[in-house]
Amino acid sequence: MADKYNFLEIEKKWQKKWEETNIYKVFENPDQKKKYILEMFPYPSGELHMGHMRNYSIGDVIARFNKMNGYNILHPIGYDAFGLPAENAAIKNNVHPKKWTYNNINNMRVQLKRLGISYDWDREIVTSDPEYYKWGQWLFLKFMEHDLVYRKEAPVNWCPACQTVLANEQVEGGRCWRCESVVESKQLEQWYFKITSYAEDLLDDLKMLEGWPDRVKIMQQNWIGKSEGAEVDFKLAKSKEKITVFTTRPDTLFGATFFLLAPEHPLVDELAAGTEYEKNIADFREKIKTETETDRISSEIEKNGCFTGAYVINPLTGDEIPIWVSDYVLMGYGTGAVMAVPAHDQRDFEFARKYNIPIKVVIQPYDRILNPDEMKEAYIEEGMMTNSEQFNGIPSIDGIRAVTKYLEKEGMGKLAVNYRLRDWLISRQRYWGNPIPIIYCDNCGIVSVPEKDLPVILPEDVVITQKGGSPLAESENFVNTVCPKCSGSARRETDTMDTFTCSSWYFLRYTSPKEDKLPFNLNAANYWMPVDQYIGGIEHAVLHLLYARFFTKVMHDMGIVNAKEPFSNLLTQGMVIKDGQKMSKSKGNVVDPNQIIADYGADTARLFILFASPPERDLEWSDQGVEGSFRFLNRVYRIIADNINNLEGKENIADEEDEKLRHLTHKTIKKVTLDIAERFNFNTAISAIMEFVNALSKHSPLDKGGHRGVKEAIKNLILLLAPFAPHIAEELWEMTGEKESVYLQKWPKYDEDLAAAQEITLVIQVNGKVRDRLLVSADLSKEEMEEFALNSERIKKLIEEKEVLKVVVVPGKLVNIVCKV
RNA sequence: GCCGAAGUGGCGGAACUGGUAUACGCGCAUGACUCAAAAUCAUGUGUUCUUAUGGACAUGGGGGUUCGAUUCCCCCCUUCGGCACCA
Repeated sequence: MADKYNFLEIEKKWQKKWEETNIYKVFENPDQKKKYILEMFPYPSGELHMGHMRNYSIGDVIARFNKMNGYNILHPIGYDAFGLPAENAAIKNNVHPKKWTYNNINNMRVQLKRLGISYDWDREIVTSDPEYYKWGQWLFLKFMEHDLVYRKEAPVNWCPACQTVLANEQVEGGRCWRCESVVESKQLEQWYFKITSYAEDLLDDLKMLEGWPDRVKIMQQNWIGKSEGAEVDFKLAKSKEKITVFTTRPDTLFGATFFLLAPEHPLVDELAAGTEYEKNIADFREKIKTETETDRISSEIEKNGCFTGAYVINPLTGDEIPIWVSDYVLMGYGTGAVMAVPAHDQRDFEFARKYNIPIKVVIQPYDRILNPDEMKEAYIEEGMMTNSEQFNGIPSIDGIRAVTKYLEKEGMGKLAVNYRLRDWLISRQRYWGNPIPIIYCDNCGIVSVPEKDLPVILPEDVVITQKGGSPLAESENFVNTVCPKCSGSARRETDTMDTFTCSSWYFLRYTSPKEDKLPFNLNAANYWMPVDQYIGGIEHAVLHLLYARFFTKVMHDMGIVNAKEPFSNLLTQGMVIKDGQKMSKSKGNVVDPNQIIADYGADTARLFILFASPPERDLEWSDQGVEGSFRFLNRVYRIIADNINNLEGKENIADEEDEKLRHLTHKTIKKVTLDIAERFNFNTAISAIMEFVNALSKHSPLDKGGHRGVKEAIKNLILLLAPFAPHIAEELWEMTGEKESVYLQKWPKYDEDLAAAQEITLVIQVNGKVRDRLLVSADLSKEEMEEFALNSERIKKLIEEKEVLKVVVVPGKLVNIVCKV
């Protein structure tokens, strides 16, 4: 026979067969229990990379395993097709973004099919198809009806390279998530989704997500950043107006010796007007405006400020305290105004020291006395309230509630909650995205595009340049329109939506991708949702995964989806690395999946990826490891091909050797089943199959023929291998005389009695150190085990001079003899 | 600074609720087959002492609990990830 199994021919043959027989096509079936297995869909960059391959290999094992276990499986694929790279490619290579994108999709589809993943290809979706993005626009309008969309002018994150604004989640450490340019601040009027209305739900429902890694939940929790405290009103000294602040420490209110406003705060100019500080303030604000986010971060330690000349009254002490403007107060959080308590807040402390503002201690620790003049840093711990009139002597932790209550009674404040989460800025000044369905009319103002006019088609006659501004604004045909209300001439919105809006509901579209009355068919969605297993990279912990949860909650409240959460279980796969580093073109350590598939076949590539490391961990690529996986598949092929005639044992021998074989078979089924189902430890599942194959080729009575357990061993070996290496499994299954696809078979059941070991290695320890091992029957009683241990020649010799204090017996495992030393 | 994850042979990694540390794979060594090579098969492979039998030491470091700790507790070190003036 040939040296190597013919993976090229086999994989082509089965991929063709799967396609012809539509084997992966799926329908809703209310009588069957379902599972929705989903991998994060790819951006069609044109080339499949190892991260994709790992993602889809993991998903396919889970999908196939569950299919064989009797579930109706939805396992779809599509493309997250809008996005900036298409425009960059357009500029660089002078191709239209649409052409570039769809070419890439065609390319990737071919590559994906070569992997042999069990996708229902009829459900493929492309987010840049009008049939899809129409419903994104529809959802935008529905969000608007539900008061979840608004337009406002505010300082926003601007990426100078991408020439567009970014949402907060899309800025990582002051840099653009996509191109890593330093993000600038700009004052612009933009569209927002009111994700903050859902802050509490998004936080609270994390509790429901038991199947999510804690890591991701904690990241989301931190991102939402809930803090509880109070809102306190401060009256201006010279007018009746008041400014409200948010604080988590109302117990320190008596210690507020100054007051701060964010530089962008609308009251700043007004307060300083006419005072000698007017010019200073104006200069200061101008300076801040030109500073980028990173400038502000880099000057982190040094806090700068400027006195406004105005005062507010501390509501509890009645003191007039000065209002300053400082760069460490953020307009976007709370009210943009802060009461400053230098004795008990480190930032306020530093600021007070720098500008010689009085420090007043109002919380004293229990073990020492603080003296404001000697303090080196703020005291932020708990303590006892002092200098606080009627609250003196109250522990600070109770003071929070007591002061808040008092403020409420006096009408000067109330309990309040604040979130770090900001509203989601969804406008993008880019071409290749979903047009925002809005029209501006001089008479009627902002007008929604009526539902019947959807979709607003993304025009193709647009020239992409790098000069900035929304490219759509250049298209006269697009921009000029008539107002749906008054029929007067009007202009279209020329910004497109953040592409993360497209990926926030695609999992719903898969449930009925051809639906044309609604974004998805409600029955289909309610049958399939939620996604039972979602698989993807950790990098989306607070991007996509937060947005998708938000969309699902909104749609739930709109009454079109039952699910409150989109993904019940989440598996975050690790990166594929080489030579200890992330694969990247610039480092030149990229391994091309296509090349691996061409050289060894998809089965080998998949097997290696799944075997080399558990899914959550990073995977170190190894060319030699791939060879090893290839060798293994060849061994399997050979061992089965060589024994194909011995499957039907005429003599049906049931001797001791046969018993051993059956034990091995059932033990392996058990191990593989549990490793896949309970732990996603595909690496150990595969190693169990390898051990099984090693044992088969070594000790088994395979080649003699006639044994009862041979057929059972071979058939089960193929079934166990099927989720990992489906092509070779199909081929071998057919070779054993089967007519029906291995994909449609039942996952093997194991017999507990057969899987249990008949014999065990009894470990004998003396004072916790292994001194002997005996092969004994597995069902020995504790007494018998102890007897065996004490009668071992070697043990006898070791303990003869010593006094035995105690004998510990662990049934089925070991005996530990404790001696006096 | 705060939060989180992880440190096991030459390498990727096993060890389920405390019970044989290093399964499986890679690499390496030796042998078989071969004119030779590749492929394949067999055997060995933590470190160290010892002729061998056997012993000692090993899961980042140091303590502790326990008959027994990679696993539980405390302290420290290193690496990686997230957040970073959020009042």
